[in-house]
Amino acid sequence: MNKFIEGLNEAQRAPVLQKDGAMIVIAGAGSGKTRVLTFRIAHLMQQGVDPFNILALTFTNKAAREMKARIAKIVGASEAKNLWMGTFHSIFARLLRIEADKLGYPSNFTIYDSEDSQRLIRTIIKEKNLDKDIYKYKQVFSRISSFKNSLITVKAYYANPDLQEADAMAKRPRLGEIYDEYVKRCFKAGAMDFDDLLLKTNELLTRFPRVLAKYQDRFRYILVDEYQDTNHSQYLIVRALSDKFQNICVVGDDAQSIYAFRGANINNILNFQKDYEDVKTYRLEQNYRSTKNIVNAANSVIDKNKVKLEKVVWTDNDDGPKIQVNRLLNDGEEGRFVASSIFENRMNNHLSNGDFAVLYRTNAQSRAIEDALRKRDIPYRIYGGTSFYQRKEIKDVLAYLRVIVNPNDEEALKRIINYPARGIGATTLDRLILAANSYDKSIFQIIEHLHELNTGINSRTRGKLTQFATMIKSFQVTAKNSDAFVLTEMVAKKTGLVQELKKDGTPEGVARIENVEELLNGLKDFVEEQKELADATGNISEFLEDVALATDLDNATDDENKVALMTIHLAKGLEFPYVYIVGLEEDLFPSGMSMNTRSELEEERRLFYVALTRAEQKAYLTYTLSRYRWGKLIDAEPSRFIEEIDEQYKEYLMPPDELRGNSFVNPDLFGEVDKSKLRQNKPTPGVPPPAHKPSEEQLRKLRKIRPQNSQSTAKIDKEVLQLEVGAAVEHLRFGRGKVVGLEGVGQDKKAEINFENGGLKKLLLRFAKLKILS
DNA sequence: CTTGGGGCATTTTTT
DNA sequence: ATGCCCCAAG
Repeated sequence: MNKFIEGLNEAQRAPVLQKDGAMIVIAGAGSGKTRVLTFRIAHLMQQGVDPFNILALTFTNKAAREMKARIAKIVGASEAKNLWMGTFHSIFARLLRIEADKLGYPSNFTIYDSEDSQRLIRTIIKEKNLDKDIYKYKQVFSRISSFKNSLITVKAYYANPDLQEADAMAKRPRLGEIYDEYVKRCFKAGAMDFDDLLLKTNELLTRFPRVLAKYQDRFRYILVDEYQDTNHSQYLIVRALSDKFQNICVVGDDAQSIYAFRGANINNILNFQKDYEDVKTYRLEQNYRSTKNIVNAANSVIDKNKVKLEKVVWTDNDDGPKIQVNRLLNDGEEGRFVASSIFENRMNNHLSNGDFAVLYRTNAQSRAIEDALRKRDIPYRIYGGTSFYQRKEIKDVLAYLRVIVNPNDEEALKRIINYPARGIGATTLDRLILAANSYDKSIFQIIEHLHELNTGINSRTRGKLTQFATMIKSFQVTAKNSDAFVLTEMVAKKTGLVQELKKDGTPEGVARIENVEELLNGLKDFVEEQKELADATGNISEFLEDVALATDLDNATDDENKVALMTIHLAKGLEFPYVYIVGLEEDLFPSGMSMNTRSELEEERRLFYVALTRAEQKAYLTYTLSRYRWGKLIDAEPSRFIEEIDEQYKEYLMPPDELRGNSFVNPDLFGEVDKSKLRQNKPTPGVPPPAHKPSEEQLRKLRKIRPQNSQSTAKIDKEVLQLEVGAAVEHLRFGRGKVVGLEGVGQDKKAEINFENGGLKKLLLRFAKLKILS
């Protein structure tokens, strides 16, 4: 038997060794499901399964990347690179590009993000002269999105009186019309929204049996991670593709299903046994991640849910400290408490910033935490929120690129046609859209044929429009002849975009310019990376696709060693030694929007379960007495979830003495209530007294069970950055080579390397995974 | 056609 | 507190 398989426990080994058939792995939090997946794939390949025949669907691109890297270590990089592994969205975007023509789409179709979709819906509502207070574009969008996720096309919508009635009841009888127009406009623009990537895949597989057969044959072994968070559309794709060989392995944890709001259907996992013949069920119940206190506390909470699969998560790890509940005056104090606590823990326990995470229910909560950390000079990184690629200035640059790739992209065109201002105002745009609608052409096509059409646009403006089109066309020529970086640099200069930002002069304006520069840096990296790939073209549409489907998390570098701030949703799948869960207040967590039905509340509880189980060593919960929300200070009540933790696993802690009298602690606050809670919290017989600080021995043990991920690579990175001219190195793809030159500093440091068979290459050290030989 | 100011709604989570 | 939309003036 292979060495790597020996390292697995019995429960983990079984699904790795079962080669064929349908199986479900119900994997408790921290039970090593990623290992099972990676080893299963590696093992399949070692048994002679062609990587080409394996499809693995993960929840984030980052997870896919990491898994692929681990597989590469076992079976070799050249083999691993043929695996199809990624998120549903990115995998099927790739597949759709190949098959796009069958659906009448160009292969370079644009991917609309939610902002694009919402803007389009807004314009449609406006065009139809509907009351925007009744037809709220966000609500319309989410309704359309949920239709698509359930495979309800416009036709299906009109065939279903119930749906129409529901919309009529909501005073939106014309919703179907908006849906219809939205779909048509996307098609005309050569654009797919996020939901289309799944919906159109389904359409493709249903309408074209030969295409289905091709991919069924191709993907003989299918693995799906985080199966509990798949929606109906994803479910159908998986079913269709796996139907022929039925070699399907799904992994998930019903207790961690937290995406119902975007259409995830928990029944997919609950009913899996019924969907395939002879399904083997495996359970991973031993948790390797967290202390007993954390595992038990989480169990005691999730126990309150009715809908769940039978499963008992347990651990052999130490008890660890109890979960500490802290009450603060307001959100400002909460932030200061978290910052101080991190500071103390870091000092006392020899931890680094990267060992801490602060998790919250809503993105808006990050502000207070951020302020406090900044004041204490604690480095942090916020994940999610308005991510880099969603910033206005970035989206503007990207919009130019999108128009260059696909001039029919209506949303991108509207963004830039008059930015920077070039005398093409709202009136002109309205006329263009009107003409586009009546001639059934895209706006760009109208501009190209202005002189033949009657648009009512005066000749002066027509000239400006033609000038604009000429500029775009010249960029298209550049795009053909140069790489994405060169093109973007030219766009930034020639359009006057950068000048526009420079005019501004405010600190925000300066930051925007810096962001554009960062985008250019990113592009340079991208181009460099692409050059490493033999088959890649380094072209701009690949970059745009990456950008459209990348999440903030995907771009995170592991080695930056900062306190992580993120929503609990984003934290799924991650782990940290110390975790602070803040804002545990009724109406906030559980969210006021999710307390109407039992199932919504259960999802909130699962979310809390996910939050708790991120912690390896210690979890802190905080709540406040009042908090700023929508500009007003409002009273808050402690969350029910705090109470739901079994008493023996938590403590209501007074702030340590040395923190008393600090501005953030009002001693009066820790009065009667807390004492009474402390009384309730007497140690139960048989339960060891709480350890407030883990002993060195405990810490050592706890550290030992952590998967060693970032450490080794971080180390390599540092070594690589200290490369000197003349050093012998080895590259994954190019083989051995010698460093002949160096340039740049820090993150941008590059090495010129003469490879024995690859020739002379310039590589960004940060990206090129070099092994140093001498 | 552009700019600027005032009024108004807005906060749940995301590929 | 912030960001978006609309309207009026230049």
